[in-house]
Amino acid sequence: MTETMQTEAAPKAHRSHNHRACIADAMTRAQEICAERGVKLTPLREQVLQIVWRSHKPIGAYEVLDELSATHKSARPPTVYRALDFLIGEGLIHKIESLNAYLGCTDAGAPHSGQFLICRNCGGTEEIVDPKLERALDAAAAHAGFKAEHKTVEITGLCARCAG
Amino acid sequence: MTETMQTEAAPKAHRSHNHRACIADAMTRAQEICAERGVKLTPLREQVLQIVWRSHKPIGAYEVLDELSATHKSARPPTVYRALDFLIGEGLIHKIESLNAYLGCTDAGAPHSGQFLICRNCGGTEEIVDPKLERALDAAAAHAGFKAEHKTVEITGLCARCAG
DNA sequence: GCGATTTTTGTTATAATGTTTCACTTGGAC
DNA sequence: GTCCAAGTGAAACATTATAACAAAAATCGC
Repeated sequence: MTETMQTEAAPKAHRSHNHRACIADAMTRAQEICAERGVKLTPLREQVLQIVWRSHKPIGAYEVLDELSATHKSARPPTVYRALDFLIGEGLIHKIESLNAYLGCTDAGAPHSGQFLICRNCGGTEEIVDPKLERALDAAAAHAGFKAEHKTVEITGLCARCAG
Repeated sequence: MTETMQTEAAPKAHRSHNHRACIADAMTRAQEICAERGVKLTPLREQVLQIVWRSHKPIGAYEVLDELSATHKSARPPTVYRALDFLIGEGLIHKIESLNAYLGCTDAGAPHSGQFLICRNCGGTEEIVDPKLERALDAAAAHAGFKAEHKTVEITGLCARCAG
């Protein structure tokens, strides 16, 4: 087989890409980042990261657990949450707060709060990096004398494909 | 008594205000809005709205339930969630996604997605209205051909009081 | 008023998401 | 080797949210 099937609707692929290569790149990048930082991307954490990336759209912790259980009988909720927490801490995945779900970070390495466009129809979620938006967020916080630490930006609606 | 005590840390009161008057205003405003729209702010919904406002910081659904139960023996989770859903639908409260909690809307009447500054130390949460930020959000979505319907903006960090 | 209809609320049960706690293992630092 | 810290195993539990159906109450056409 040349390409695994998606369990649900096909990924959005705004910029069409090879899904498998996309995952492989993310995994390699994650290994590099962790090596540089001297933190351990253990087999368990790596497997969780891969499950998140395979989904290619926000995936719930218990869904991760289901997949992990297939090869890892001892997996329990804390197993998954610990791995997710580690990956979030290293900026390798993001939590989508409005979905209680997790998504591979497309810009790992530079720690940042992500900005997301979430399609309510197909579930496709795109991480965007918009410096103007970033500045507007910082300015808004600064204006209130607020010291920003984490910025949650999640725009829900219809993606170009689903709206068109 | 002239002023009820807070159960936890005192509210932030960036712009110091009379807490009681603040609630009363919100309640009156809510009644006006619902009357104009021909929707029913039933006693139950009104009581839930008041509980949310009394908290004056994001309050969880089950905390609302606890307070509601004091005067409303038959209250159950669905009782609270239905009322919260109604209030959100009418733009009278917001859900803070990153806290799974609810907060009275300071700009009720004009349906909008709120923007929030959430202090991780005192829990105080301020709703801000920043047109420049709003425009940046719209522009970011438009740039991706995305039809935005709801925008979640939650900035976590330290408020001026707690940082200073 | 009166019956039909819709909306709201009551009630029970359950699903989905996330945490606490303690024990065990493993891999280096010394 | 021993100690220590980080990681994982395992059981129980806490929190947040929804489903499904019944009863009551408000609304509407007449």
